[in-house]
Amino acid sequence: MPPPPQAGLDGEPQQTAAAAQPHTGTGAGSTRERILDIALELFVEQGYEKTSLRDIAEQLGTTKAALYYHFERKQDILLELHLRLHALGRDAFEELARLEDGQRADAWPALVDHLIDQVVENRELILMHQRNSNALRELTDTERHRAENDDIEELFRRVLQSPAIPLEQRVRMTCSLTAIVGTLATGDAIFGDVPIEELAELVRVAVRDLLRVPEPSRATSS
Amino acid sequence: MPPPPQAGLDGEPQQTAAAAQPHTGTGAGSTRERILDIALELFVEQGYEKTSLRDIAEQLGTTKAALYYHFERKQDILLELHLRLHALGRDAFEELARLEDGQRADAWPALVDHLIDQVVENRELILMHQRNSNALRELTDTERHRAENDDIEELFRRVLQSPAIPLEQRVRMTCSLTAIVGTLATGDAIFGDVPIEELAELVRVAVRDLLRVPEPSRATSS
DNA sequence: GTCTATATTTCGATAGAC
DNA sequence: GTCTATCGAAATATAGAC
Repeated sequence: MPPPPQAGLDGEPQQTAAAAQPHTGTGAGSTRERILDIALELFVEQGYEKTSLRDIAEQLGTTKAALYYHFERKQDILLELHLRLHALGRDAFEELARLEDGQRADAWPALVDHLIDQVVENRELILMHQRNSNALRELTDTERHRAENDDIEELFRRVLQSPAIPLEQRVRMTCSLTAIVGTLATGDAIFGDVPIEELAELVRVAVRDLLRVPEPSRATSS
Repeated sequence: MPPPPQAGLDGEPQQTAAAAQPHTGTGAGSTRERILDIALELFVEQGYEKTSLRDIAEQLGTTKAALYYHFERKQDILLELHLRLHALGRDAFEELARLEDGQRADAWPALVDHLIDQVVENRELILMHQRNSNALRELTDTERHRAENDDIEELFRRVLQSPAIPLEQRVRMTCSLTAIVGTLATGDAIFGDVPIEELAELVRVAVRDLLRVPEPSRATSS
């Protein structure tokens, strides 16, 4: 039974396409990148599920259907943002591998320093990650291809589970990571008036105590 | 134009109601409480948005419509779970108020001890909170009535913003909170084989270093 | 208190013109 | 590459019998 071919309304109002701005063809600020930037912002503000493709298209100044030229599915947008996060951790990858291999826990502080910088520079991406952990999880369920030995979280987990490192130290490492991410990424609500660099430095010093890193003028009494 | 009153299918298959178990009438294990317990579990596993009322009803052994006798809207289930979390923090409320009032940062370690216990005892509730922060946020937007001066998070924020406490100390406090919640609530994936009490004790000791709490056998060299 | 059946809405995704 | 128009599949919520 075909539905009434009545034109005009669908319950889903199509935009009048009034705010279409011109844009460069293909480059760093390509439409694809703009979609990702807008999606990142909306996913942080409203969450992945509550952000409809219509929301994204509206801010972009186009229509829902146009998005499907750039991304096959909505999930692919989220996947692409997830890959941005992975790209970030690539640098830390070698250090992590060294840790996993040589088991030298003294390399950890350097890694922490690096991590703090990256969290500061990519707060929005981190926020997106922790506010949409559920949506991201079912992403890796679908696309297990890339996200198995590839996932940064999985990599961290493997290091933090390494039996060669004493449990106490591993707990301190985990506390460091959660403190860094939690304080620097979500910190805006609390330390909004403090420059982020100052905040990062304070976290750096605090975490040093957490990891029991001996400072120059401090005796290492067991 | 009325739709065809065709019976049978709606695209939404109704359950055959085969697994209806008997239950006590009204008490601690009432239907309402069972709904909340099931919802808590599902919200942690799948997230709030991905958990349909049909999912909850299925596990309960009833139908979707039955849930509406106990809760007017889906959001009310989430709200009730949020209130459970608030009830937890009520105990810590007085200590927090003392901190806010007297500004004595030395009361903080005791509060941390209390917090660790509560996080351990209510991991699932904490997990639900941090995995559904988006859904919870739009909850407080709607029901601003209860959740203004009432919110635990807001209370913590106020303390952590208190200008009477040095910035460095406030950062260390924030790191402590995020480390405790992050490590103990999410820790299952990493420290699944370690007894939670042992883990809690290790976190307790580590956080003590983070807060620079002088231990008995340790000199306080600035 | 729980059921069946249906209303209502919104969303992701597609088809085909331009 | 973007548009209009529409499909089909969910989901929330309601109505009314039992």
